[in-house]
Amino acid sequence: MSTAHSLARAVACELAAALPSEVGLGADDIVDLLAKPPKPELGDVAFPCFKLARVLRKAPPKIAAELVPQLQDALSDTSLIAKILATGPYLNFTLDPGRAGALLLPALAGEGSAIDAATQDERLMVEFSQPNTHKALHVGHLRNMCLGDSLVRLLRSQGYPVIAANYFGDVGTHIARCLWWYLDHLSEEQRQPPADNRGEWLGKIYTKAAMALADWEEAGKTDPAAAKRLAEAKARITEILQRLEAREPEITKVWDETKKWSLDDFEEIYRYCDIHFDVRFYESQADEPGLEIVEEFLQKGVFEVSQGAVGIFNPEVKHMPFFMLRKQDGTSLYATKDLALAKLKFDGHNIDRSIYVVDVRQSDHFRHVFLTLEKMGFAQAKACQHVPYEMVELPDGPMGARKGNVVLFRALREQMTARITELHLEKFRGQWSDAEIAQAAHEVALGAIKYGMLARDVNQKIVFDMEAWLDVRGNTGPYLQYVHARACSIIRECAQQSPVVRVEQHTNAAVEACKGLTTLEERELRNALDRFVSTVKVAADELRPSVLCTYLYELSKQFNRFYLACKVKGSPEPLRTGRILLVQATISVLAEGLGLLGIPAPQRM
RNA sequence: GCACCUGUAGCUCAGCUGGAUAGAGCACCGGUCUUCUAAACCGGCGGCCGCAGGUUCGAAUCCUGCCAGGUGCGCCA
Repeated sequence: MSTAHSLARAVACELAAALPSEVGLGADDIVDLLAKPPKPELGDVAFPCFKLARVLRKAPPKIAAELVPQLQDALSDTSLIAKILATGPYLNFTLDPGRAGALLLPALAGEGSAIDAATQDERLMVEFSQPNTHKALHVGHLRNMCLGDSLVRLLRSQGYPVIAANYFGDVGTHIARCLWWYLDHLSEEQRQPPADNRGEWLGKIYTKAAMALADWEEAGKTDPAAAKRLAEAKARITEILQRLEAREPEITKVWDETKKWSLDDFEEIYRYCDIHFDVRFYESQADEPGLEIVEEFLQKGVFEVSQGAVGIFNPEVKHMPFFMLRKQDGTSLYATKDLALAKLKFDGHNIDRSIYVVDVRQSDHFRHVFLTLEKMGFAQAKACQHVPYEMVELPDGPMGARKGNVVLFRALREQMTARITELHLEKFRGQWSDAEIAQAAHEVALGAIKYGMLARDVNQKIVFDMEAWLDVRGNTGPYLQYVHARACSIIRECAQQSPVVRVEQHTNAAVEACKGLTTLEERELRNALDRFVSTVKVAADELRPSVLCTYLYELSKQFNRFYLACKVKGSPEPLRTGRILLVQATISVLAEGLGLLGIPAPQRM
């Protein structure tokens, strides 16, 4: 935290110098202790005296009361702290609006990032999305995409070199099932894909296959004919799978073609969502290398044979110590490929830390993977991290093809865009071009979807209720975007009235401009802005974008209060310039904060 | 059975490295647009923070036990 514009840090530095030496607290300790007073009337920054009680051997309220005159004497004339008030066990500081504003606001309002993190040496890879080809993307996949993408952005903001990686599931029984239905149950004509969204179209074929199998499974319990049909289907699927694994030319051609439909569709969706990958891995690449690894470490005695299968015994996972890596029939598993993938990451991309964004149900799996990699001798294994997140469900329970309640991504996108356009953008028709309206609808829809996916903490389930998601009032992405658009509008309007001058940090002009920012709304907005940089750091360190969501929502709420209470346009100078600084700082922080969530910040909406 | 997660307002959730009267959104009731975007703002209603113990000057927050729900647990991915 080397932020040259943090009010909290500046206050902490002053306190570290001014507090009696026996207290023994440095600026770093004090920054962590500083809090927000429950009511802004009390002050801008609070310092709790509980920690001093032990050293000074007095009751905290007494310490607070006694420190007031001491601090007042010790602080310089140019101190940021204008007023000190002891309230019970707390010292509450009110900052000098001119000096505080001049320190913080021009630095945020200016061009470039508000975060000045040093470049980190540790090279990271974040693996996320991992969709299966031949299946359609639904709202469940969306959570993973949004989370992974935001983590990439957050970690990069902290100076880490980050490789964003995807890992496509292009082999396995689900492919065989899809191709079974595609080849055996569709006519030549029915096998012709549509012009667009071919991946989704293919996914629906997979769903048909999965549902048919489930139905026959159910019916087969009582109906011998259905049981026979099921057995035949299973045999056929196994045959397809074996031919796929043997890379027989005829079936491989179908596989390549259909796979491309899925991949093209995924890429279109990633573009729409502004999600980017530096590296793309495929399960089909990890298949054989995985089996080679198994053989190698079986020879080395790290892996062992158990009931005909090969695996490793990890007693650290008490309830299920055996981790299978090769089936009895000699074929590979998900786990087998994960070992090969890890080797590919470590050796091929020279990374120090590998982050896996995968749902919480895989927690045991990844414990095993990391333990196994460690025993195989990979130094990076200790720095592997699984980011488990809870599932997305629907009001009637978990999504499932059998239940037929899957909400596909494209349906959500279309409904969201239509609703936003109809409710909020039609009023601009004629005034804006159709393309501009479509662009705004796209950006706001993305805001609603991504914020909805990120605002909840990772260990909470998300219950996806379409109607609730289409409501873009209150604590939603569009609320934050709206604040950004309104703030931009203020600047446009002000610039039309008279030039908006640029004010530099720490200058007399800045102090003069900020002197008048004394109302509750102005002070609270400024204080909220001051928390941005430290909040981003917490969100990145804890791999929790939801922390940033909560912050940005509070900031936005604060801005709306300011917006109503304090007119910018038409205010007398230098107050106008001061308020413009507040507005510009809010624009910068919101744009950067939303950017870290992968959400666009429209200039108008 | 074992492991992990969750339980806070009618609903959906913040807050959890202990600290000032427990906060939002939605829903419901009532106010605010001739001046910078009402996708907004303000007020009201609404809480044994799952239950019971313990630690502490102080517990929604830490510890223990219990209850309820979810998820995972060898040849699927």
